[in-house]
Amino acid sequence: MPTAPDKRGPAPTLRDVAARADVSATIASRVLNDDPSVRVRDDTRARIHEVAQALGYVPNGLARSLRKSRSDAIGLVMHNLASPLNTTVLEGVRGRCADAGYVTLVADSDQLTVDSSRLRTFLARGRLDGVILHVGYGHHDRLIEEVSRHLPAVLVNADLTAPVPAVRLDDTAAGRLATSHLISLGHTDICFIGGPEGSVTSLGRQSGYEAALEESGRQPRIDAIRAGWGPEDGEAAALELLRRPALPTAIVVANVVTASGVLTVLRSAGVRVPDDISVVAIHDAWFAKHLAIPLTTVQLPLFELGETAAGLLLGTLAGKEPSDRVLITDPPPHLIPRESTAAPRAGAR
Amino acid sequence: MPTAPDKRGPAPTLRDVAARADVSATIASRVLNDDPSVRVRDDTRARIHEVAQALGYVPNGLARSLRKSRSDAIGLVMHNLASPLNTTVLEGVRGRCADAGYVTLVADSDQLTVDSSRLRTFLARGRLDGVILHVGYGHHDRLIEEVSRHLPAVLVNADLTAPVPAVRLDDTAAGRLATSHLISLGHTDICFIGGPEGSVTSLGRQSGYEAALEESGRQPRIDAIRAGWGPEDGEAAALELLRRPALPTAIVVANVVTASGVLTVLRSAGVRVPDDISVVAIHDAWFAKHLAIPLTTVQLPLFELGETAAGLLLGTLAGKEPSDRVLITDPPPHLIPRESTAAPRAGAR
DNA sequence: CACCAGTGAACAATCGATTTTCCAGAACGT
DNA sequence: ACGTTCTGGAAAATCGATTGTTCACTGGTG
Repeated sequence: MPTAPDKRGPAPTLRDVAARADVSATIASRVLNDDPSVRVRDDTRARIHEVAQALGYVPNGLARSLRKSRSDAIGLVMHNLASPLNTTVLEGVRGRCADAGYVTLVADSDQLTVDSSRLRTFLARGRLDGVILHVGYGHHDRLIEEVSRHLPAVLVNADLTAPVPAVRLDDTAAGRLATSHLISLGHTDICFIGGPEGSVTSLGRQSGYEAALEESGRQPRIDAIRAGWGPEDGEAAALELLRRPALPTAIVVANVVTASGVLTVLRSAGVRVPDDISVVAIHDAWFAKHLAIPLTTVQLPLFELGETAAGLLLGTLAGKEPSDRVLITDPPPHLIPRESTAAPRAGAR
Repeated sequence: MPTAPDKRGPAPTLRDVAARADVSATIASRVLNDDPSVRVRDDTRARIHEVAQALGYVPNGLARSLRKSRSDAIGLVMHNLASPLNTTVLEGVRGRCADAGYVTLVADSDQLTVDSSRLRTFLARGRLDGVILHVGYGHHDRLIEEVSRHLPAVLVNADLTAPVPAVRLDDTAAGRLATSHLISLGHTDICFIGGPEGSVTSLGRQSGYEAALEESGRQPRIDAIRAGWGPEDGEAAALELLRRPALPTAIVVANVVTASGVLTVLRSAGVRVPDDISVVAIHDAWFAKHLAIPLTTVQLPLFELGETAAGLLLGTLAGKEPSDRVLITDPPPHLIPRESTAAPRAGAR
């Protein structure tokens, strides 16, 4: 193992390597980058590699990027990193980018929205080749516009009014699958607990819910509550439900995190799941089986969502003409039955 | 609102601004950076700002960083981003860095370990001013060494043998608090379910557990099981416990995620918590109250852990001499009582 | 002997901003 | 009239790597 160069003191540059190997920087650069268009003697080539190794030479990414005007870095603007659902998307993005030799810079959409100087720092030209925006619902139009004005961008699960390529999950199919699972168990009185107002993903899931009900044909009642994406939103929605004179026999919750809150409130109210009421949620996550009751879920390909978004962006950077919208249908939504769903009790109303 | 410059076509450079404002690049740079050491007429100054605004000038971060040889970016190498505990640390790091005008680059420790070319890309000189390493337990010595050879680094919750400044939580105090909570409820037969072998955080929590038992003086039995950090590790540990002829009356679990699995297995085995057995876990998280039973936890300042690590690194970058180790004692570990702990049943053995 | 091709490598421009050094003209004092 | 001090600003070097162009040899040919 070669002696480690001291951390203090300037790091060796290409010129240092060139000087020690007694060649020009040109040759050193070309040899170290395996430029096929250059002819060098084998011993020269070997000497250069040796010196680079001995000196512990690492090329300066800044200088290289500046010259080539590409940084091999993409930005990921994400809202609510605390949600495991979102980190799954992040992993997908990161995986694909890493495979392509790109590094990923993560920023928080709220911080960026609040403080425009941070947006500046983040966007500082040259640092990023492109951006993936996963900013949740609403109020981020200016951010999207600002970013996409400067850089190639791809939207994830966001509003489609923006003139920016977007990638989405098949929310409608997910909503439909969750609902038809309940219908096939015999439920007809099914409530939908959605996400926040204006969320396109929630609306998509709700339209799947409605479609499934309509297709079932048994005079179903459409019954949707608007909530939010957090566990406390689920708690609030469940409390609202409990204030009604009669409960539905089943609930579709648009999000597994929200559903956590729903289950906990039902438990403390003495409502038994699935005996008194069935619950199914959209999205799977590690904690679904550890909740108040192991929760039946519809798994959506979040990792692939991230991968696809990254792939789209990388394709654009490589010069391909991007499709405007991509709907991820493979793999399709997948039902994971656990203990929170069952047939309605005979005689339940 | 000024017309947006087209995304296509080269972005304006400082020279473009200077030319349009009829000054030299020197002056343009100084004016736009508010350099106090330069004297310019007010109208010149105004003109430069106007032109920059009109052109939508954004300085090139690469060029600037290259010249100043600092990138205002720090790297965060993190293992298991899927854990909400770790994303909390991440948020702390990011918050502190953003306040100081730094952006954060996130990488996955496993990927970096597996593929050294990715390590190269990540470290590419100049791109990063420093690195925070939150790599979990074991097997990352080479990574730590490699990184810290090139850049100022700070370790989070990691092994202390490395000659690198490190920040840790007060694991001992947390283990002690969890255990003495159980002792004060009247438990004497308390089992400890730890993390993976070689994890310093787990060892710290265990030593707190042992200390509390010893201090209680009532001839306690020390009884530790080694598990891991995942929910499935908790499941395995609980199954092991169930194979015993007799259960302890209480369990301290070193991690709330692991505890999720423990609770779920106990539930499906028909063991009632807290009637038959009490469970307390270290670390709080949003899902703790939504588990099979709302879980009593010991909250540790994870966000502050991230902030402190970032602060230490930023201090080093600012030229301060770093302390070797920092133990975070403020805020101290905090018990959050929920429903999973109670006094042992009279007559329980 | 002059010419040409091929080999192996160096020169110099460039990416875009920062920064050290330097300078022309105006104002001022004696 | 002459040196001095401000004012306002420009020239050029620099950060480190990449890359299109050019150049000095050597050996073989006509």
